[in-house]
Amino acid sequence: MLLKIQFENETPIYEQLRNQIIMGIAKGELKEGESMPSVRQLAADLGINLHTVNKTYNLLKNEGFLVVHRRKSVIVNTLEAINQIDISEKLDQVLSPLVAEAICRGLGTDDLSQIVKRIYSNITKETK
Amino acid sequence: MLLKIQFENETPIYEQLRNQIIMGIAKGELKEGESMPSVRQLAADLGINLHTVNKTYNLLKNEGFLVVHRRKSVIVNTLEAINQIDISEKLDQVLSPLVAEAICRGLGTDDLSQIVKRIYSNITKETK
Amino acid sequence: MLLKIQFENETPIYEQLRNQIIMGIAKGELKEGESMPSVRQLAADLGINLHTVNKTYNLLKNEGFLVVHRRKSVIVNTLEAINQIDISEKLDQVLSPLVAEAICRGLGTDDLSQIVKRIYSNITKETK
Amino acid sequence: MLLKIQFENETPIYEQLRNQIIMGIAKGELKEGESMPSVRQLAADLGINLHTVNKTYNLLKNEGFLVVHRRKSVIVNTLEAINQIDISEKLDQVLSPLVAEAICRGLGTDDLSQIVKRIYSNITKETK
DNA sequence: GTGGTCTAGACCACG
DNA sequence: GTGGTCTAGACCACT
Repeated sequence: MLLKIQFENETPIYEQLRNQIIMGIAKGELKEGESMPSVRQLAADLGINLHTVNKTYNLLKNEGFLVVHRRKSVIVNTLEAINQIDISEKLDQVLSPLVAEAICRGLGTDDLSQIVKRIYSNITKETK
Repeated sequence: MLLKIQFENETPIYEQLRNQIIMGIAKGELKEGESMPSVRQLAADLGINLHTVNKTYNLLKNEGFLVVHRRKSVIVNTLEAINQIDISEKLDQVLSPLVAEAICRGLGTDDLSQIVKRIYSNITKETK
Repeated sequence: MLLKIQFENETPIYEQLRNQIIMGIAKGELKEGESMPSVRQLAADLGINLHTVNKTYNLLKNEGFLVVHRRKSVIVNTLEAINQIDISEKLDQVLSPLVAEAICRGLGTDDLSQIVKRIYSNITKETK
Repeated sequence: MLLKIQFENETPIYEQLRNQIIMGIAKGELKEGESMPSVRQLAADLGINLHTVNKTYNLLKNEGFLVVHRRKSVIVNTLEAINQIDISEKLDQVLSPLVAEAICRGLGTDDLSQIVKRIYSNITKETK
C-alpha cells in the first residue's frame, strides 16, 4: 500500500491521507484486521508530523474505518462494521452542488452515470 | 431566487453562496444575462460581510458563471459560455474519494447511479 | 458559568472541561445558542493551552453539544438536537461495572436509585 | 468463571480484567476464599502480558477485593471485608458527569433509576 | 515501542 | 480575531 502526500495541494494533509487509506480499503489493498503503520512510522515515511497522522487515524476511527487494537496498535475494522454506516446524507450534501455545476457545464444524467461508473471500475478492478 | 445561509454549517459562507447561485443557474431560476444584486445589497440581505459576497462573485467570475457588465453590475454569463468549460478533472478529483468511501460502505455502481440520477432530477424538474 | 481545572487530577484536562460544560448545559447555565468563549480566551482564563480547549470543543461538537457558528464562533447547540442522541449504550457500558462494584460493596438497588436521584436533583434544582 | 478480553476496546486490558473479576464477585461466581489463577496462567489463557495481569491483581488487592494467601496464591477476600469499603465518593465523582449528560439527552430521574435497576437485576439474577 | 495528552509557536482561511 | 491546520518536543499509560 503506497501512500503519497502532495504538499502543494490545497486539501489538508490529514484529509489526503484519509482519502488514500479509504481508497486502499475500497481497493482491497488494506484488508480487515490488517495493522496500520504506527503514527511515528508513517509520519517518518511521509515526512510529516506524527500529530497529523494521529489526526487522520482519529478521524478514520470516528468514521468507523479503523479501530485501535491494544496489541496490534491500529487496525482496519471489519468490513461488516464499516458497511453498517449510512452515508446517504453525506452523499446528497456533497453531490448536490457538484451535480448542479455539472448541469451548468452541459453534462447529462447519462454522462454523470458514466463518469461514476468509470471511477467505480477503476477502483474495484484493481482489487488484489 | 431565494438565497439562504446556514451559519452553523461547516462549509464557508462564500462557498454556500457560490453553490446556491450555481444551483439557481442549473434550475434556470437565474437566466443568462440576468443581473445579480449588488455586493452591498446582497450582503445586507443575507446579513453577511461585504468581503464575503465579493469573494463569491469573484470566484464565480473566475469559473465563468458571472461576468461584469459595463464595468458596473454583475450578470449571469451566457449559457453557451458557461457550457464550454470542462470540469471532468474536477469531477474526477472530487468523486474519486467519495466513490471509494461509498464502496467501503457497501454501495454498488447502480446505487450510485441512482443517487446521481435522483439528485439530477430534483434539480432539473423544478425548472421554472 | 465558572470553569475550573484540577491539574492534580488524573482525568485529562480536556475531559474535565468537557464534563463541566455538559454540567453547565444540564444546569441551564449554558443556554442553547449561547456563545462559548473563544479557544484562546478560555485557554488564557484557565491557564492551559489553546489546543487543549480546542480538543474539548471538537469533542463536544462530535457529541452534538456544540456547533461552530460562522459569526458567533462556537455556540451551544439547540436542546432539541442535543436531545436526539441516544446514550443508552454508553450508559450500560459505564454503569455495568460500577453497579457490580456497588453490589460488592453492599449497596442495594434502592441505595443506588437514591444516589442517582440525589445527584440528579443537585444538578437540576440549581437551574437558573 | 469466563474471562474475555476485547482488544479493540478503548478501556485498558487491566481495567477490563478488573471489571470482570468484580462482576464475577458480584454475581457470586467467584466466592470468598476462592483462589484466583496464577498470574502466569491467567496471562497465558488470555494471551496478554504478565505485567498486565499483575497490575490488575495489585489494583484489586488495593481495592480490597483480593488478598494474598500465605504469600503464595491470591484469593478472593471475605465478602464482609469487601463490604466495609465505602465507595460513595467514587460513585459521586463518576456518576455526576454521567447524570449531567443523561439530563442533556432528555432522560428523567425515573429513566435513570430504571436503567440502574435493570443493570442491577441482570447482575444479581444470574447468581449461581 | 505504542497511542494519548499537553504545551508551544506558527501560518492560513474566513468573516 | 476566529477556528483550522501543521509542526515540534515532551511526558505518560499501557503492553
